[in-house]
Amino acid sequence: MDYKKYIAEKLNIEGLSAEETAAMLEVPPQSDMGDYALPCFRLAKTMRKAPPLIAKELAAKISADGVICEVSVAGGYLNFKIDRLHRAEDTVREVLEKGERYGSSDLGAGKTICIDYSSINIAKPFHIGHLSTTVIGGALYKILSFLGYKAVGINHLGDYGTQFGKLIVAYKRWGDKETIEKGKLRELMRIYVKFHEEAEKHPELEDEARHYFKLIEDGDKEANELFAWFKELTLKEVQKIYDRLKVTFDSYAGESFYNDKMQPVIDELKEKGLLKMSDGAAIVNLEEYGMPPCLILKKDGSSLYATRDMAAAIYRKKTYDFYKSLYVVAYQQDLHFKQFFKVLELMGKEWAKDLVHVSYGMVSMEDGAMSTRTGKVVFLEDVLDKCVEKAAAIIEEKNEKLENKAEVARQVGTGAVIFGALYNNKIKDIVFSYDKVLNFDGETCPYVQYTGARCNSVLKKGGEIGAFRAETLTDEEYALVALLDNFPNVVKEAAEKYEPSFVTRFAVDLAKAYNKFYIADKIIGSEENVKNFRLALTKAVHTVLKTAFALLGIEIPEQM
RNA sequence: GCAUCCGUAGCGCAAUUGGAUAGAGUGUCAGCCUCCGACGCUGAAGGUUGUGGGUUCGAUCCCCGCCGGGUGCACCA
Repeated sequence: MDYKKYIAEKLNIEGLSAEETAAMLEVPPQSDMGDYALPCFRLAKTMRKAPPLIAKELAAKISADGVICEVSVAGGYLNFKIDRLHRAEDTVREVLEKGERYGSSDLGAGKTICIDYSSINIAKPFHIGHLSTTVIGGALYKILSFLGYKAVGINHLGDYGTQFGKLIVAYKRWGDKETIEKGKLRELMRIYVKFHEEAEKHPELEDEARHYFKLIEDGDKEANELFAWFKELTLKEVQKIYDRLKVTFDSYAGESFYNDKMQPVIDELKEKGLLKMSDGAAIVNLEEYGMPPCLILKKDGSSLYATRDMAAAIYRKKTYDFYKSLYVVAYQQDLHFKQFFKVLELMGKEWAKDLVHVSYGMVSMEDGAMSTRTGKVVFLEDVLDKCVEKAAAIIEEKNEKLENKAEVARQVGTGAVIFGALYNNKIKDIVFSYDKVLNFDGETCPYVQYTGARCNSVLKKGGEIGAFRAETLTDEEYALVALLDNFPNVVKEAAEKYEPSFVTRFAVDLAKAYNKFYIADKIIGSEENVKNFRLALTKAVHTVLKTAFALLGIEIPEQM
């Protein structure tokens, strides 16, 4: 139940709606102060009274009922204690009733949100640099869907550019069909790297590459067949990774898709007098807004990144009529997004305000940046495999009699990789190291999974959950109740801030609280009513842990 | 140089959009399995929130300066 709203309605503060009052309520830092608090300092200005006096007057308006059991004034704070038994029963019942839908809502009903994420390049390996965008986007997709939005997942493929000319040259010189079918993206990368090495010594290779790229554009049969083959090969390979990460897409419209959709944008820019010539290139001047100019056309008349992104934004608005359109792209491109958002605004697209760059930190390696050109990359596939291997080794050591060992190792190992990318605020940089992802100690994915398995074990041993009433509550039990009650808010905030880590942190907090409870309070073997309540609580925790992790794309094994 | 982001315990991080005594983890040290799963739990130690000002009843959070670091800034995406 929404206690904030309940309190707000009771308070009925003059000049404030119940929603506004509810938004002012917060949870005190120590639980003995109360369950909710209203800081009265902000009211002091409009009410022209000292905060403690306001608190005192408001307190007089509220009398204890079956829900609020105590109201107290502490300085400028008005503290509320909720009837814990009421909250416990109410919350646990609600979770059990709603099951895996607990925390969901229809908040976004009728609204579409486009999410551009992962956006891999054709013929290039899926490396750890793609991990963040893929799992952040994937989690946002699930979180927004959970809240009733219609999410549209878009994989804006990098399927256009001279690199494909390079690849054809490389293939003709050093590649062969059989080896590539076998070695897949790694083999394509090998010949791509070789191209760059050779081009150092023989610059004429670059011209040849440009020539082949032109052939692709001109519709040359052989060049396009090769290109289509590269594309097919890539998508097939990459799909395996997406399946492992539980990430899905609704559209794969990439760069090449917008080739014929840029000219109207350029025409419109001209028409609106926004396009200026500068050093032979066509630009939109953004000096007025404190930004360098946005490049629209090169000297040779060909289009650029920003042009394509504008065409894509316009296409998406037309096709999906989005409420918001998100771009899950690393912060290196902050300026680029600011620029083309601004240009669209200048074009009079009022919906430009609904475009959001969901910026996140970059992944680097301990010895510097990654580069496909030099072949200095860590394949995501290898990371996943190594983590699964490590998980298998730990299972062998700690629980060798476990059934489905391989399946559990897959769940634990894969989860650890996703968890690692979604644990911290997304803006934080990540320095990749195998030691860190393979470290399973402390507040980690296996900790939460272990807790889930522990719940499952208790439930199995405890048998059927009979009728219960919350008659007494330990601090540990109440801490769990408060967390469970707050889960819907956590999901909402994660969606508002586009921050999946809120959900990850919540799962860890809930697991921690359950383990404390488990050690402190006996479940099976307690008096019947207490046992039933604690089993119900366990079931609720298990359910919410699974839901939270499912929103991130992580599974919780039944046993581990 | 200009713009922008970041700086919190030895380390990597959190902090309810400006709120009450800044929190967990890891590492170190000391404990807990004849009792529902020890991949668990308890305790100790660890802080001038980079720094100097300002705004405010109140600042880790907002503003200004400085220091340190990341990223971006014209025909790549």
